[in-house]
Amino acid sequence: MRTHAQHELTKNQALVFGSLSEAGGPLTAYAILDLLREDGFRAPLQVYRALDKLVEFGIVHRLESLNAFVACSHKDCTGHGSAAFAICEKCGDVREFTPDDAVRLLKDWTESQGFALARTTIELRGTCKDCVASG
Amino acid sequence: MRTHAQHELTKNQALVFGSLSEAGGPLTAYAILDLLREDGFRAPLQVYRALDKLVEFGIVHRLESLNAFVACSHKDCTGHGSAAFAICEKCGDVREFTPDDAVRLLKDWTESQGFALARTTIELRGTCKDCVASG
DNA sequence: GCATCTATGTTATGTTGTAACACACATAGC
DNA sequence: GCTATGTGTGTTACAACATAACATAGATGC
Ligand SMILES: [Zn+2]
Ligand SMILES: [Zn+2]
Ligand SMILES: [Zn+2]
Ligand SMILES: [Zn+2]
Repeated sequence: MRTHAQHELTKNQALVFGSLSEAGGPLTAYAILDLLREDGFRAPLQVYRALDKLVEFGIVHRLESLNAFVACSHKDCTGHGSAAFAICEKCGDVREFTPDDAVRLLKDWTESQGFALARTTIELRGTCKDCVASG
Repeated sequence: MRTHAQHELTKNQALVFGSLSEAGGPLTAYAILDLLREDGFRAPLQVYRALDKLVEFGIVHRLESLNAFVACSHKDCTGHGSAAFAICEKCGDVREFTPDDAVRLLKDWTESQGFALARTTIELRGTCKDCVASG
């Protein structure tokens, strides 16, 4: 079974996390299900339940604007603060980064309003360097 | 027919925009459909096609993390730059704001990567002032 | 043993979003 | 007038995303 620095993953969690890690990019829950049919997966809930936990652990991120999931780009990630994603609309490439300064400003605004910030979704759409260059 | 400073809305667009404006908060496409059945709407596409245009005009925003849509909070909005949303998980209240400074920092990062930023999704989850106060 | 908690398996269903095709209407060019 | 073109609309069917409800299995603690 695949292990993790902070969390001992269950069998299904390890299979789902392995699929996402190997893919190296975002996958929908149903794409993961298809990849894992040979491992005995039969129903979407098997994927969603594992994803829920992996997202809770912080080692998988959900991309709201794609209805997809991606393994954290940090090696041996044990969970971290607010992440952001630059998503290329030409090639589908996704780059994760951690815009602490921008998040600080957003949090300043929420605090000025008495809003207790729990988590952020920051997804940037556009065209990546390679796709800009090629056309 | 409802008019708009920049766009003369079609009948369906006006009906959908009217529903969102009157609601004063986010609605899903199917919730809008139900509201407009008495006006003759029968199928989701009638809503989605109108929403596509309204979002394109910039007078309706899509909330990716809710799969919902909300009328721009600006009076007589004619479209504007990157918006952000603070979404209360207790009461569902949504507050729109325009975090130009944070967006500037995000854009700086994308430019440093050669990424051509087209648009942003910034959605903050947490608890609003009223809900914090009430427990 | 027994209660309890978590993980899992399975069926069915609910929710969100599109494809494909047809028709109505306006406008521009001939 | 009458075509061509573009856009808005109506309708059926379907695809894609996500969860409810119930059953089973294994581990832990008493
Ligand atoms: Zn990460
Ligand atoms: Zn690209
Ligand atoms: Zn707005
Ligand atoms: Zn609230």
